[in-house]
Amino acid sequence: MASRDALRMPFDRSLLQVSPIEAARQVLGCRIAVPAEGIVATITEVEAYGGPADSRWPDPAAHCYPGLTARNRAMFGPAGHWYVYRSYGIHFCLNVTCAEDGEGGGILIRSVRVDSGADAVRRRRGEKPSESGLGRGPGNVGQALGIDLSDYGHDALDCAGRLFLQPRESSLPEERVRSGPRVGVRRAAERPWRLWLEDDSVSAYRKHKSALAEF
DNA sequence: GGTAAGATCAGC
DNA sequence: CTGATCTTACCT
Repeated sequence: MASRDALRMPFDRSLLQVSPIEAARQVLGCRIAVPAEGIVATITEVEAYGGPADSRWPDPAAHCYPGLTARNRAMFGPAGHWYVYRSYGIHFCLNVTCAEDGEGGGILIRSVRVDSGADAVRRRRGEKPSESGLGRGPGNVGQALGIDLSDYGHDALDCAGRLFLQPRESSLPEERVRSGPRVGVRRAAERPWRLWLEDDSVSAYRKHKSALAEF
């Protein structure tokens, strides 16, 4: 009898060669596996980020907005790779790249539900967080999955990688999908490019201290 | 070369 | 509300 894993297909890269908001929908509800640590986590909250002013999806809030730089180069490469950045000098945040090769775009993984490997996650997160809080918030996702810059740019669809994206085993539960403004961004603050699964534990919405309306 | 803000979080 | 902590972007 074939195991579940043997039957599982790799994630189809073409699903991510689309606009950030469409790619965000493809990634929501999928799983991230870290096989060496026995960790499997379901993605419960994401945010879409676009590209420079002259791109198909101009996004003043995105790291891609200034154009290609050393930091954001992964997001200008092919879809389905990890883009990792250091946030506030402290946290490592995880994104999946999207759009066509040469275009800037990414999906920030804001929250995950830890399905297995909670013991491994707690070695980094400690005993304080509740079970539902283990992967709530982008900084905590990074710590839960042990993300750092050594993951930068790696193929997120490679099942032999340290961590990789798995396709959903069933279709996205549309009735549970919610959307709203992205958290903590100053520019394009009204754009509803944050998606999450209702009834799962996700991060709290926080308006940027001086959020600007889009114009 | 200096500096302020930032796709955050935990602890008062 | 604030401090932690450091990279990036932008100014002189």
